[in-house]
Amino acid sequence: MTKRAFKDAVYRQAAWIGKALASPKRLELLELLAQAPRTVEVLAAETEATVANTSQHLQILFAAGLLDAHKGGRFVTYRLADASVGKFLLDFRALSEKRRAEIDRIKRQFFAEMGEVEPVNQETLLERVRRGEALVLDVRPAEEFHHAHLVGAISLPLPELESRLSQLPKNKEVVAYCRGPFCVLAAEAVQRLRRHGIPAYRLEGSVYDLQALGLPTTASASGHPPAVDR
Amino acid sequence: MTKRAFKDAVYRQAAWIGKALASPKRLELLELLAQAPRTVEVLAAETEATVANTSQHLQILFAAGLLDAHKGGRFVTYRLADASVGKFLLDFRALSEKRRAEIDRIKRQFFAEMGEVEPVNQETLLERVRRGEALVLDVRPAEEFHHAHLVGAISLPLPELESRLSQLPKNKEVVAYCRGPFCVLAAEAVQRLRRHGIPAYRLEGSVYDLQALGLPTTASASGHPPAVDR
DNA sequence: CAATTAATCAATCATTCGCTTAAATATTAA
DNA sequence: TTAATATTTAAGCGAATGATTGATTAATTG
Repeated sequence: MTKRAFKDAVYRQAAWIGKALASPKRLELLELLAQAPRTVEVLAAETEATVANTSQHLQILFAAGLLDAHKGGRFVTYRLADASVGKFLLDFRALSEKRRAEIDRIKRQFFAEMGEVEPVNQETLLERVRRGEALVLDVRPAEEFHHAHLVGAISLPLPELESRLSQLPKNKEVVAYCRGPFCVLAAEAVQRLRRHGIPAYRLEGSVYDLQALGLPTTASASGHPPAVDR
Repeated sequence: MTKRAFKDAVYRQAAWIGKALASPKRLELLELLAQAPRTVEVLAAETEATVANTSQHLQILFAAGLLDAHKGGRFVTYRLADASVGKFLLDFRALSEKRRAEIDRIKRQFFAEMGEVEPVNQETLLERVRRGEALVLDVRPAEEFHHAHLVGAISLPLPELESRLSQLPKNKEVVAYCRGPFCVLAAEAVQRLRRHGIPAYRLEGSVYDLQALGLPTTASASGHPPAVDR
């Protein structure tokens, strides 16, 4: 093996990971799977793609080594291969947001259109959460909450929001989070809570972002459920 | 903007970074640039590609936001856009090595073919370096050494190795490092040092890997030169 | 066993990619 | 100004990609 053949071989291997990250749909799939394992059907529905297409993308991610697949009955459940993939995805997203300023523009535009009030400074919001001054809502589907969530957060999936409004304590500021800065669930929750006169704010980070910022979670490591949850 | 349009737009942006990482040649260029800025010509020579092809790859990396370009005279010098890109590359390489076992196989085969003795445990090697028990050689080109290097390391570029052998202290173990685990310079240095009867070992990590492991370097942050060097 | 369901596979097609060769641009040196 | 040098641009080509559609496989249910 020549030096050139060695370098070509090694970088060709690494490029498999790059190729896996080179498609918008695949990145969306990865971010969903970072929250909790899912079946092909569910992933296809959530990303608004056909099942066949989603299956193909999942196979590319699997071939790259980023996913594990497990067949149970008629369903194939895909999940991140290990916690290091989840951790890497946080780094990848951070780099994307830092180096592609366009992302910030798109976010601003979208959330402004949603009628979001001047986005509260995330730092001060975090500080209130740390001090327990705000009621923290996890508005993702219950299964994702179960997989990993912020300690002290209440699970209130979006479809149940209105029907469970009365259970919320009065006169307490509410902070909602979902899957991360590219997820719209929390923004929609805030919109609907405000319609009912509740002072609500959106926290941008996912459980794993917040965990990395030092907030206590039920997950011991990014991407995989904690022992206590099993 | 619908929710779908939002997600599509955001992930399309992030996928630019993925696309940049999806080519073996581009990954090789990035790892070279992580050591020091370079011109197109030099990069083409080092990656054994045509200048036109290299220029095209560099433009893709630039468009993705990973590189800065600076024109001085007739030369265009490319460099990593900022230190966060260098840091990310370490994470990307780590994930690649972890999730694509084939890389380890290729490395073992190549270095075995080079006649490398049973690869010394990197941990024990590092410990000897930390304790100052070994003479640490930086066998990269002088310019890269100047850009950032391990504190205490001696610059001994490969082409000068034989001619400067006599300057090495006798009876001291030698440890050589270069650009990282995919770089062959240190392995070749070790090979040649051993031919001259010098007990030499290869350290896998780059300056930035070693910095992340806590070894003192002249670089304050990954990928960009330290203030002290300017 | 037949029908249903989840997922994959196969064929197709327009698009993009990686690379080559050759021409064009821009800057410096003679 | 001409020549030389560094880089980019343009055109072209085979291979790979992303998506669609329809068929196929495998497991479950009636």
